[in-house]
Amino acid sequence: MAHLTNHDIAEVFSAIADLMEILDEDRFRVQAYRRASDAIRDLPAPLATYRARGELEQIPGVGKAIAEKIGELLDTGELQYYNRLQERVPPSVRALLRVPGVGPRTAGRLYRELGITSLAELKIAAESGRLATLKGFGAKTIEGILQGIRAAERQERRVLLAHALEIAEALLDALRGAAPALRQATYAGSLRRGRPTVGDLDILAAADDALAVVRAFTTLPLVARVESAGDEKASVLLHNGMQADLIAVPPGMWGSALQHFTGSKAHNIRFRELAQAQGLSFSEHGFRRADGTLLTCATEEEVYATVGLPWIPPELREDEGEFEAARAGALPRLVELSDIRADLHMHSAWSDGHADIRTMAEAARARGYSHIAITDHSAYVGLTHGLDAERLRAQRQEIAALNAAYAARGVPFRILHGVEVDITPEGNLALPDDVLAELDIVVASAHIQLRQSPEAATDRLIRAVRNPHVDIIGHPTGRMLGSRESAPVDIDALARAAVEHRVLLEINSGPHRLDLDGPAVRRALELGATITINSDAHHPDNLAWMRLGVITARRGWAAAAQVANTWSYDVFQEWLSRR
DNA sequence: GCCGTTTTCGGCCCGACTGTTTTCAGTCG
Repeated sequence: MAHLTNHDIAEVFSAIADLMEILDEDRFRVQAYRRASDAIRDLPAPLATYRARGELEQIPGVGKAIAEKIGELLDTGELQYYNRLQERVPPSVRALLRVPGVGPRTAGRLYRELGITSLAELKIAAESGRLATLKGFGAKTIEGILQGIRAAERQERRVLLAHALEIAEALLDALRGAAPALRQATYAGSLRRGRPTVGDLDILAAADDALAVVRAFTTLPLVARVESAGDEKASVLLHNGMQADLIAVPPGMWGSALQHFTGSKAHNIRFRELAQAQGLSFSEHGFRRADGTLLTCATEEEVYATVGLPWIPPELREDEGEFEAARAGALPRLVELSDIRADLHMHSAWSDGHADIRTMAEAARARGYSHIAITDHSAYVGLTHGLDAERLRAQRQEIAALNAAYAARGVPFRILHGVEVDITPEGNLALPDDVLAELDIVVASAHIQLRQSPEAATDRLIRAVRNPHVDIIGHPTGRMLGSRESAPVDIDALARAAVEHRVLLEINSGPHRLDLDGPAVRRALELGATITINSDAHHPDNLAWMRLGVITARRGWAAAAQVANTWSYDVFQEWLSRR
């Protein structure tokens, strides 16, 4: 029996929530399954590990009943409770929920009253007039459903964080140009929380005349279709296929609206419960007191202060311990892009990069860095232009000359000579130790045969950690967003080995990688590991990817001191020399 | 089904927008 991944198990609980909702079961039980599903999806380690340690019920949202169900799924690959639900509603009915405008009540009626179990059947029913026989289904509803089916069939894809940031910033620029009354505007939602992929864009605007901003938004040239528009909210489809939602509020409500619109849903529910405990009802408009009066907040700081908490950075707002930390005064001072002084993983034209070393170095200097490491690929199967011992020595001379020129001009900038050496499937390195010993810094990464068992994938990296010349493990899990799952690396074991051997774990900032991810970073830091955030740039422009890595580190609760490339050159040199 | 700075039982976030309605349910975020 193939073992179930966290993702598989999260899917089961998500399906249970959908089916229960279609069956009109208790909405709080539905919410409980949904919350557990989300929590499981974000875990840094396999559920089997949590169970082995007896820690399943410490996962927020997982209690006795769901812990037992996780155990059953891990042991048998099945869940009797889920099987029984499927006898009452075919799981394919869930597909109807993907149609915008069709929720659980509608899906349930479509199934019970017309026997519809798929998008194709729904389309036929809508076109044939059969849908119109249902009470409450007028012409507009049916047209909406037909449009919704087309949207669902366009297999809505999540967009990479980097791409979403670009689109959001373009949208904000356009809105600023079109709405002169606009006082303030920003993106919110999962984009502001820095999730690695983003489903839709949430835009918040402040203006005295909110309606004028809504009108300007819905008539932007970027907008292909208006889904809905009211006095203060609008939802549109952009020409590029992304959905964008706008909330426009008076400037005095900016804080509450931004908090509301940033989410996450779980964070907001928890926050509103805290407000309730103090007799306050919180919404995007502010705090409603028991006597009906409204307390508005122009800043998020005021929003959190009202319930006695410090401001919580958006990247932490997942209801995964941030409230407890905030109450205890234990929120970390998160690393910021301006803390970054170095980039320790990048390529030049010596291997597969697109620029020479000097160009990369000058681009790094322009970003204000004090040092970089040039880490071209080692020669290894499947990699073109990888460097062998001889070419590495030639490269060393070029770097020495560049450093000498900087020193002669009194420029406080250094280039470290490194390599990105391949880790073979067995955990050996693709260059001999005596060659690695000549380098200033060694990044070790796995590139091929990433589909291994959890034991093999973990052992492979730990063997590399134990090599005394290895300083950094590059993109540890090898994931490629949208195309390749993370290798099943045991983060705890890797982090413990990294701590013991004083090896840095990388957050690779490549838009498709963001590897390690936030939850893994958080776990590694808890175990005492130190990380490094690197661009893996192959072009000077790619150095800007650092921003994405910093966001990912923040999602992992990283403080600047825990990130080795925030250290000065001297401190880092000292660290290297003590290894 | 989960959970506890009032609770181990009795709660569980909140409001805008839409369509088809004469007063509101469903959906969405």
